[in-house]
Parts: sequence; C-alpha cells; structure tokens
Amino acid sequence: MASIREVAEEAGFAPATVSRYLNGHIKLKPSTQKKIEDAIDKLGYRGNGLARRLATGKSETLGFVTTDISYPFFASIASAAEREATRLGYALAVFNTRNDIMREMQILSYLQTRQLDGVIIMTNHTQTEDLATQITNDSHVVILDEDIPGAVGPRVFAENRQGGRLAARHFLENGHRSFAVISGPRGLISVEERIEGFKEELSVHGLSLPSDMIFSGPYSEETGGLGVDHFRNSPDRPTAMFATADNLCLGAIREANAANLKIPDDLSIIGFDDIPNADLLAPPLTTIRQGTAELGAESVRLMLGRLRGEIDPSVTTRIPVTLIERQSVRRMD
Amino acid sequence: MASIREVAEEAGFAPATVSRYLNGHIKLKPSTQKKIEDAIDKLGYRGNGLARRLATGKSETLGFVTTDISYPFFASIASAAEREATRLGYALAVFNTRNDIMREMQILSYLQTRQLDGVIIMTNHTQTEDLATQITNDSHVVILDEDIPGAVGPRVFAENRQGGRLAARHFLENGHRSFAVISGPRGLISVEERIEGFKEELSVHGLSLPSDMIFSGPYSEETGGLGVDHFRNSPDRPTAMFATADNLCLGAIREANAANLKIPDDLSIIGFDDIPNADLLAPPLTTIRQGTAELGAESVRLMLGRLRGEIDPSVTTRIPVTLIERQSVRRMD
DNA sequence: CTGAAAGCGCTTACAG
DNA sequence: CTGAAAGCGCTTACAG
Repeated sequence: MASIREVAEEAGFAPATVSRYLNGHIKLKPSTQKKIEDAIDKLGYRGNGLARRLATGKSETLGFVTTDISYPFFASIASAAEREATRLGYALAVFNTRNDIMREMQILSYLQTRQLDGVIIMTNHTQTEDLATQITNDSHVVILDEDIPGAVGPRVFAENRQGGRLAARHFLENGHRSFAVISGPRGLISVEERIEGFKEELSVHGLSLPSDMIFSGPYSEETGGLGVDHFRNSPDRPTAMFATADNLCLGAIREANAANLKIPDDLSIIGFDDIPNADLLAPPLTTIRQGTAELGAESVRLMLGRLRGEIDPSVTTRIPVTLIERQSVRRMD
Repeated sequence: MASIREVAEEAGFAPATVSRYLNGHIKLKPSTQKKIEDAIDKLGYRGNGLARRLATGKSETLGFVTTDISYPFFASIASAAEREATRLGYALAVFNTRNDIMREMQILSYLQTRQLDGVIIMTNHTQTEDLATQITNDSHVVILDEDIPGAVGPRVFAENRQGGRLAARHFLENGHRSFAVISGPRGLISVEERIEGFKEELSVHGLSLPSDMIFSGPYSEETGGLGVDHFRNSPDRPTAMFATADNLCLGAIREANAANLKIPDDLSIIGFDDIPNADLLAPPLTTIRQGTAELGAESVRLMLGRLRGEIDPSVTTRIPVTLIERQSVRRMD
C-alpha cells in the first residue's frame, strides 16, 4: 500500500498538504489538486484508517452489544443501526454477550482502549450495578431497549407502558375478563412497564390483575411454555394471556400445541415485539409492534450526538408502539 | 489512559520489556514481573489496540458481509461466526450490503487499508466478476453460502445437491408425482445445485422436472407468492413444490392463504434453511436444515487458517444438511 | 535477558 | 497557503 508520504512525494508536496486536502481542511488551487489526485490514482492510494485513528484518537466504529444477534428482534434493530451508522460514516461492530456481564464489561473497556468510539448496549439482566458505574464513567454509551438503572447516558426505549395498555384494551374489547401475564425477569423495564400499563388499563375498567396471575422467568421460549403449563392447571384459568415478548409466545404456542390447548379458542394471547413472520404463525399472532428501525436508528443518532457533546446524557427517547391485530385473540360472548 | 511508556517508567524498565512481557514473547523473573504487574494495576493500564495494530499491521477484526443481517438465517450464521471469532481473539464487524456490489467492493477495500484482517462474504447476486478479481488479489477472503465464480479463496457451502435430493425423495415417498420448483436467481449455486439434486433424485425414479416447472426470481418473499400464483394457474398444476429457501416459502404461504389454497392439502411444499420458528408456521414447515452454527464457525476457522497461511485457497468445505419433517407435505392416496 | 531507537502512517499545532 | 516536526502508542529488528 502506498502511504501518504509517497503520494506527497509523487505530487511534489508535503504530506501535511495531502492530509489536509483529503480531510477537506483546505481548498487547493486546481493545478495542485490535480497533481495530488493524479498521484493518488497512480499509486492507488487509499489511506490507512488505523493510522488516522491513532493520530486523531477516534476509531470511527461503534459497538453494538446484545445478548444474541440471532434473536430476530435484535437482528432487526442491529440491521437498522448498521444502516444508520454507515450512513453517518461509522462502522458497527456487533457483540453477542450471551447475557454475560463480564463480557459486557470487557466490551465497555474497548471504549477506553479506543477501539470503539461508543457503544450501544442492550442488556437483559437486572444485576447491573457494575455496568452502571462503568457506563457513567465512560460517557460514550447509549442504553437501548432495557434500562441499566443508575447509569448516566441517553436511553432509547419503546413506549412499554402504552403497549401494555393497548394489549389490555384489546382483550377487554373482545370481552375477556380473566387475565394472566407471562413475563421476563422482574425488574426489567420491559417487564415492569408493560405490566404496569396492562394493569392501568384494567383498573380503568374496574378490573385488576392478581399478583399470582403473573408468571415470570428468563426471556426464553421455555418460560413461555412453563407459563402456559402453570396457568392451565391453575384453579381460575385465565382466558387471556399477555406475554411481554414474542419469544415467550413462541414457547407458549409450542406448549399449547403439545397440551392440545387451542389458541385462541381455549386461550387468547397477545405478544410484544412483532417479530418477523409473526403473521404466519399458527395462529397468526396478535402483538404489540415495536419499531425496530426507529429503535436502531435513533440509538446511533443519540450516540453520535453524544459524541459531539450535543446531547444531554439524561435524554430518554421513547419509540411508539402499535397493536397489530391478527388471530390469537378470541372474541368472547 | 496510561501508556506503555508510563507503565515502564513506573516499573523501572523499558517499554520494550513491558511490551514483550505482555505479548508473552518473554519470561521474566518473578520480581520484575511483579513490578510490572503492580505498575499496570496502579495505572489501570489497558493497552491501545489501535497502536498495536498499526505497529503490527493487523487489525484483529474480521468483516462479515451479508445482504441484510436482519434475515434470520443470516443472523444465525453471523451469531455463530461472532462466537467463534471472539473465542479466537478476533472481533467481528458486520456489514449489510443490501445486495449492492459497490458496497461489497468498498468493504473489501478495507482489507487494503488494514481496517480488517479478513472478510467473510455472503453475496447474493450473479454479477460478480469485479468481486472475483478483487477477492483473488486480496487473498484474505472466505466465500460463504453463495459462490463467487472465479474468485480464489476458501469456500464454505451447504451440501446443496444433497438437500435437493432429500427434498425430492421426501415428496416421492409421500406419493407425489408432479413437481415444481420456486427458486432464487438462476446462476446462484444455492439455486443450481439444489435444483440439480432435486432432478437427480427424480431421474433415479424415472421422473423429470420440465423446465417450465421452475419459477425463479429474487430471493424475496414476493417471489414465493408469485410462484404460487404462477403454478396455481398453470395447466398441469403440481402437487409438490420445492423452494430453494424458506423465505420463498413464507411468501408462498402468505399467497396460498390469500388465495384460499390449502397447504399441504392442495399443495405440498418443502423449503430450505430451516429458519427459526419454521416449526410454528401454519403449517409447520418441512424443510432442509442447514447448520448455521457450522456454517458460521467454519467460515471463521478457514479465515484464520488462511491468514496463517495454513489453508489452501482452493478448499471448499461442505456443511451437511438434513430434512426436517413437519407438516407441509401431504401424504398422497 | 534488556534497552534505545526506528518505524507503523497518519494528523495537527506551530512557524514561516 | 504550505511545510517540517512532533506525536499518537505500540512493536521489533538490532545492539549490547
């Protein structure tokens, strides 16, 4: 590879001039510009990003941290984030943590070694004190989808509470009166806020959700299955079940099939996320859609705004949510 | 951030010694090792990856190029690749090309600017001459999933032909005698090899696939829908349809639903990939499973082997394929 | 074994 | 406007 020095020699100028020209810090007269361009073409010069980054102290790459990129909902967000980052001149490095906090800490440390300019983090557990302090120190972190309480940094969340309300309202409109919830780990905002919204809407109608009608566990398909199992055998079997994530519904549907429990005839369900192909499931899943494109794009915009110091670390952007009606909710009466 | 020079001063040695120690190029006597470790702890030294990379000429990051990471099948592969890369000390930068060859060329150029040590490329079109020559020059590229004819480099593909045979055999075993294929763009090996295998198996049984029973188009859900539409109105309507990718099936199922065509009663289908939740579709999809974990992991292993010069650029690894029987194929008679 | 020095390829104050 | 020089923070022949 040709270096900037070689280009400069070829063109008859100093490296500094070539550098400034290439970075747009300077406007050259046409003749010298041509000489430089010719030298670049002749030598096939392309610049060395590493050297530039070392000199400037910027890596021009953003880290995107998630538990597992193979979960379709996360993949959609990552895809949108990659698109926006690319548009704005940044690369996106994707990291799977498998929910391991040590791995999360390690990735955050890349910020200090300057391998990453910023990191957008989606975490999925509630033991986040260490993360919080490190994030606060780093100040180049955007928190996405799930909260990390106590950390200082911009946040992007869905309108979780509103989502819960929409779910409850839809059940109510279809005549349901007995409810259950299957959720991820208590303490996550995707759990707490969605449940709160759900309850809020019920209470508007003079109804409530007894605490023993909430079944919680890790955000896995298995939890969904266990939840169905649990409520199927409970004395007051609910007709309507709200799940705080679609993958919970996946497990629920599998278990219902195995137990010969008909959805929606025997049990109506509403999920959250609207994962790809939710419309092709048996039954097509009624769910609360989160805008993955907005979630991904907004997180990188906030990230870059933060890097430029234009964005206050205390901002929280909420991404709207909509109910997608399909066929997993039975009309009662 | 503390630098290696500061650590060296603190410990009373030269930066060179610290560097060698940290890289395991040297074994120190316990006392000096302790001094260095103490200095590192005291200063919170972490090393600067950029500087190391500039000095060594290695970026320690691999590029993973796909048309869109949000397609679940690609996301699964990327996830496995990330895992294996991490295990072996490399980061994985994910790039979405949206099938744009210019973007692919751009990413390959990062190899020359040393931003990437190698790239694993999944492409999805047939106009690949320019790609091929660039890849041959770069020599740090692994070709995954779809071929780039003429390019010199290790390849990782599924046992496509075998997959096609399995699909045909399953149809035959279930009594089908009239067949159709919906495929991605002609020329892609995922299309050609799978169709060849399908035909091979038919011919073993004295049957054939007329060329007008192959409907091709871009690898999109839309193509699947158009295919169903096409064959539904054809004079000799097939009972069995093989799709060279599951997303084609997704479109096919949607269209069949819209046209009130029952799968598998009116039309049996077999897909390819076994995308996540294929078992929960209506109907649960019988499909040829590709091992995404192996595809992803093997591609990074070949990549690193290639970087170390241990792997011949002409190797092609084939990943096994299995038929997953579910309920989209009707038993005839 | 250990160190001083040069070099990786840029960028950017500082001078002129 | 343009250039010489220093510096980013490492690594690694080359000496001793």
